[in-house]
Amino acid sequence: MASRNTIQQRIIAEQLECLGDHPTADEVYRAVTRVRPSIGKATVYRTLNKMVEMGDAIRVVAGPGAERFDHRTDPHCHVSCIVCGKVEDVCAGPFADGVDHDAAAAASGYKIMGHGLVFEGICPACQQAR
Amino acid sequence: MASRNTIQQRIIAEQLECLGDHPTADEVYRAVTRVRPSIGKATVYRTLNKMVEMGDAIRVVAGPGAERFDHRTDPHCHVSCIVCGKVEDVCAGPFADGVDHDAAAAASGYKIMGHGLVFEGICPACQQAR
DNA sequence: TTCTTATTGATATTTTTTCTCAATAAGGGT
DNA sequence: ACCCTTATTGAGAAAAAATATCAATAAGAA
Repeated sequence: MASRNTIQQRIIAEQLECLGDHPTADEVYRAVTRVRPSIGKATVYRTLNKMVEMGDAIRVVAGPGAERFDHRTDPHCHVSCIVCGKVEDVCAGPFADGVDHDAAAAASGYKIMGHGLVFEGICPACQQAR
Repeated sequence: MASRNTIQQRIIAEQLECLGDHPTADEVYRAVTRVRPSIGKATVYRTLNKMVEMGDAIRVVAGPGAERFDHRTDPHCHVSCIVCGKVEDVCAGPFADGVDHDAAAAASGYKIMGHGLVFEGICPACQQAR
């Protein structure tokens, strides 16, 4: 019996997906709590980590602060606002070109499994607030 | 009197540079402590953050765990070992091509100031350990 | 249904980072 | 060289983020 399907895991996956933006574990926890208040914080952290391990979610390392999670697992990159901290998707496109795993492997000796590309900038809303 | 040159700041900058690999704030703190034990942890965190703000260091967001700092401020990218967590430089090269700030700006509406590119993989040492 | 054990929830604990505030000292003015 | 102002520091408290512990629960095979 390798793993079990639990309601908790389903709710956490659902909330991660329907939050859509790139929530922190705590934000997922609060959303999950509204659906089923009995779910504990540890379960949320555990489940999110397991999802990343299983390839059902990715960890978005973008900007300082708490870690973020993304239900989208297809290759795409992110923009992070250096003012308000918001993280958004940038539709995969011309950005992915030139990111050459083979070249990186040759240069580093690493076995390259993937990469993360995060643009940093100022979001439209924060540009206005100037 | 906008800012002051203090011995603490100099020692912290020196240690960040001579550690070379991409240390966490705590690793810098421990190195700094060996040079001058009286320096407090808060000073190290404060100074590292200020250095990033001033453009004298960058924050390397790579993999989970504590934040890392890099004394190199020229554009270059990183490889992070998903097994041991080590972070290394990858000499800038063919990787930076195709990372198109204008295209990202057009797609997102953000004013793009920079980007971070982190490869994830398994380092030579961890490959052997299999 | 029963049994095994993966998973959970509550809480404690660890880890990482920031905050507070009196004491110190950098550097400009005299 | 000596004040004076105030940026910066150090020590410890506190906040924030993530993980560990462990008895109780419940998935799913038998």
